[in-house]
Amino acid sequence: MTHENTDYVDILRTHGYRVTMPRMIVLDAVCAHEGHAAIADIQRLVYDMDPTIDRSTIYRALDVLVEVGLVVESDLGHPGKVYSIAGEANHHHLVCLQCGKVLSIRRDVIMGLKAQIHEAYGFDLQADHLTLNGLCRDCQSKKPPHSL
Amino acid sequence: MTHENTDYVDILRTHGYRVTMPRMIVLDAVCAHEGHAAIADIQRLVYDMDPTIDRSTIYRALDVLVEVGLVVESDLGHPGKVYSIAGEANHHHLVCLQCGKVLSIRRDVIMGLKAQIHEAYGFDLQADHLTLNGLCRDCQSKKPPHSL
DNA sequence: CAGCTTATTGCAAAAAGTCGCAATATCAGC
DNA sequence: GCTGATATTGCGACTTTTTGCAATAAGCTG
Repeated sequence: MTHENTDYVDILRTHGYRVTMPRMIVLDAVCAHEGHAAIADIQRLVYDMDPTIDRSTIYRALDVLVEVGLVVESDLGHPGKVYSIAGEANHHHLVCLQCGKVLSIRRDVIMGLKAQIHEAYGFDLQADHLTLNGLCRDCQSKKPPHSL
Repeated sequence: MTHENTDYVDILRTHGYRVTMPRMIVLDAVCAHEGHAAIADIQRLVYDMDPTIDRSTIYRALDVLVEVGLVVESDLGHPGKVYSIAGEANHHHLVCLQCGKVLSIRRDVIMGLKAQIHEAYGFDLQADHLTLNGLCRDCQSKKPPHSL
């Protein structure tokens, strides 16, 4: 996935951040990885492009990229977080608490909720990339329904 | 001590877990702490009750308590997760990404979403305690480019 | 495009979280 | 109540993530 069409330079600047080599390389790494990239994936890709970039710099770059909305961070349950490009992140995740399976659902599924919350609380839900937990179809049938 | 709620013994057993001292003490610690308890809070409270309980045991106990639904885990943005008692968690959280404010919303707000997801994907959404991010009313109007 | 201001980096060290394993404690069955 | 099977603990070692700080580089100004 490329991000050539995105004005990530402007996005960083308007948020008051500087455009630096490490940040662009980290962004490239997230782009280069299909689907969800774990930290280990990103670190490896970044290292291939520039071995001098430090681990801590990668963490900090990811934080910045997430904050400005270029990258999306998800906690899928298992240790460590995963990252994906915000552009292709117009979907949300259903993570099964039992088997760990990850389903992707269409973005508009939560649009009703977003509107509802905004009306009732004046809160503008960030609807980019949510992670919702529960039980997938298979695990529901395996484990008899115990009140959750 | 929350002897008022004797359900936790049954709940643990029904899920195939044993009822142990460390787990009860960790549960007590989460109970004892008003609102959201950070790991550091829990560790301190647990230590006060029993200094021999290990760090790793606390982490593992929290995992179990979260899995059986007695305790609720939230990622509020800043490093580390926070925990709260599920009993008081007939609500969900809206966390402002800008100012960190935490709003509680009523549980039934997401019931429509739950039904919708179940119909479309057969996924049983765990609707106990969601943490949703976004911008609160104040920060929407302010929207300063860069700060925390 | 040189100089200035300040955000950002790399490093090193600390803190937070995870994991394997022997010892221990829970609980079912007697 | 004992006893045995086994889930759980505490420990230590390990990996992952965060943080403070001096050196560096980005981006403004003229």
